[in-house]
Amino acid sequence: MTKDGGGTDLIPGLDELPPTSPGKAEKPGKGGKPGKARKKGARRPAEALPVARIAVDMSLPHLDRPFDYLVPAELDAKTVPGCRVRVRFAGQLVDGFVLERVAESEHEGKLLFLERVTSSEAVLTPEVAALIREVADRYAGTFADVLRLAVPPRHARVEAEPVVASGDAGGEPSGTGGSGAWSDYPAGPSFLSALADGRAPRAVWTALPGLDWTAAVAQAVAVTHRSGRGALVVVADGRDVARMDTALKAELGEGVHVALTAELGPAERYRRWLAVLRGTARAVVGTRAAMFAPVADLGLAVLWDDGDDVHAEPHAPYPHARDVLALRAHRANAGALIGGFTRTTDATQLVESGWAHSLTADRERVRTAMPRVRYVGEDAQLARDAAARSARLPNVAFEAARQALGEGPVLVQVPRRGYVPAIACGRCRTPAQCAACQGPLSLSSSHAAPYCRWCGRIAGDWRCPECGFVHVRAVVVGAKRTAEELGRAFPGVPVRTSGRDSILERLGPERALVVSTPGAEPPAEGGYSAALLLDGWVLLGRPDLRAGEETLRRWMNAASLVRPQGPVVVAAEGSLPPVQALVRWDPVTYAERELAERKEVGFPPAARMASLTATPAAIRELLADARLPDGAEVLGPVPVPSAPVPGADVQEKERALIRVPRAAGHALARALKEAQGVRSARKTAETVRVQIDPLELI
DNA sequence: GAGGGCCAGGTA
DNA sequence: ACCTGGCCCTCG
Repeated sequence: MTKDGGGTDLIPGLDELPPTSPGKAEKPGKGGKPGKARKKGARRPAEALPVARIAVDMSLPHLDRPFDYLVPAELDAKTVPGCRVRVRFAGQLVDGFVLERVAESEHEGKLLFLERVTSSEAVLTPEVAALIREVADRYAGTFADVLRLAVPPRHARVEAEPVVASGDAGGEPSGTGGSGAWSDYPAGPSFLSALADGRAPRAVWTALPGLDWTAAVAQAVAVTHRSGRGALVVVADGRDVARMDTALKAELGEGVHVALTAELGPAERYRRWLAVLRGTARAVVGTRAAMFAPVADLGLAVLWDDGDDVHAEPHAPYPHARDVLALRAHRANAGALIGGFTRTTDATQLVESGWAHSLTADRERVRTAMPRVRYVGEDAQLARDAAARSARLPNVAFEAARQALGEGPVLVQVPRRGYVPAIACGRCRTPAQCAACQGPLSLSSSHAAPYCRWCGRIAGDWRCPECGFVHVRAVVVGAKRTAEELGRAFPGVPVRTSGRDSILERLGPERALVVSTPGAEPPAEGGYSAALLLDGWVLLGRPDLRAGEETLRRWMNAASLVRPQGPVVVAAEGSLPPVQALVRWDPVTYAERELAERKEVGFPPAARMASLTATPAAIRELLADARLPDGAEVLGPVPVPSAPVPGADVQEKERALIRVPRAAGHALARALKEAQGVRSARKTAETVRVQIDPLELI
């Protein structure tokens, strides 16, 4: 139902765009001004469809609409929809993309000829163009900004290469073709058969721990492929791409799919991207940027570990892969699979709204696959062993590791350091929150009273809601447990480390101690014999709305690498909901409760939020210009803890938050985009960074 | 963002 | 009569 009918509907919402200036007086195009004699002699337009609608590469909000140009007869054949062109715009040569060719323009004035066709490769497909427009609108951004994320820069030499018959003419797929990995989930087989029948099932999938999720995803892709449709898999990092790539090779054989990652370099990346565009590759696995890959006839979009913050694009307008893939699946009438070992509140929102089904295993099946989790509070007995004591290992953890080391590798997860300073109750470590808006409290100096990072309210009379204590403590991560410290506690055991800079890829089954920061855990052959999740309170104490679900996600991702029934020890208070969820291995109930709480206090994803970052004056101006939807609530602005950028302007920035009910999200984005347009039309206006549903609400 | 028109006010 | 700066609008 969402197939584009072509024609003028190509870009939905286009006609709804409001005039760019408030006091507009629609002046009909004047034929006056005798056009300067064109030096290019007598150019004449193409006979058929002489007008090209161009998406000009200009990211100014008030110019965010197509512009019509005449196609000169000599460029008629080269000017195909989706191709790159150069046009003269406001006197200068700029890049653009042909959205479509039409018979006549609605523009009253005179049209310029387009200057030249950069390449006839139709790199902007109608599906992706429509997706870009939708994403831009959703995030109060411009078509040009999203387009830059979606279409890679041209690499002329690669484009000219003869099309290789991709791959080695197909190694035989070794995949089973049965429901295999999906039979563990009651709804699994029907999900697969829906894909096989060419339908568009949408599921939020909580994967069983200890199993190979890549095999399951590959199977879903293979089934989709056999239904004659393409598939797109987005994962968090290059390691997951490599694993997924291997699994897809096993299911599909060679030459059916490609892997897209940033590390490939421009040439190879463009080569593979072209293979997708040209339909040589029917399936794609990649990191975030692959979410826009022009997969032909999309039948399935997959996002793995949707809670990982790398899925949020760091470039304007900051779209999130979950949103983009959901929009995309919806538009293309394709299936969607949002999976992970845990469950985000955002995915839960998709289930509760009825957009997706929940795809989980039965409790009995979960019990056989999950590890045995124990918790130790911070006041737990430290190990009697002196070395373990110096590493501040609780005795329970020390003993569990000592025993498990006899059977294989043991994983030790330690938090990364360098989190934003925040404060928590000095006794029970409950994060200190603002009484007015539930935002996180912070200290600007050691003497000042705590203030709210969201609404700026001074909390001079803070009192812990949990235990009544009146003193706060700084929650600073000093806990860099070094491998040496642990090495001393376990003499004779090889200690390996895996972290951001040096990630360990894989691990054999032999005994070893693996110290890893969250997200860098290497899978061990046959699974870890145990895992220790240290300093849980540091993760839980982060001044972040998502601290709970994020901590649970990191724990579960690590604990999933442990053999079934293997011991896991988590260093955190057992009364805390995320700890309970881990012990019971029930991320779904946790996420449902969390979402219910967010509804009560009006936070994402139950509400929509926008953040405005700029100087106080610019924020004030934007807010004055914006016609915010009913029910919009402005929090702040408050000073932003500025990361000092050397050489940059030292202008103090502030941030305001706007929250609206979910239903008003679109109206909010629109109002902000419009206000940005008003500002950008006035030259002097300093820019305001607008972010819809920012991940970080600190 | 760049270029241009328009107006006000100052300068020669 | 002419120049300058600020303001605002268009840009196909």
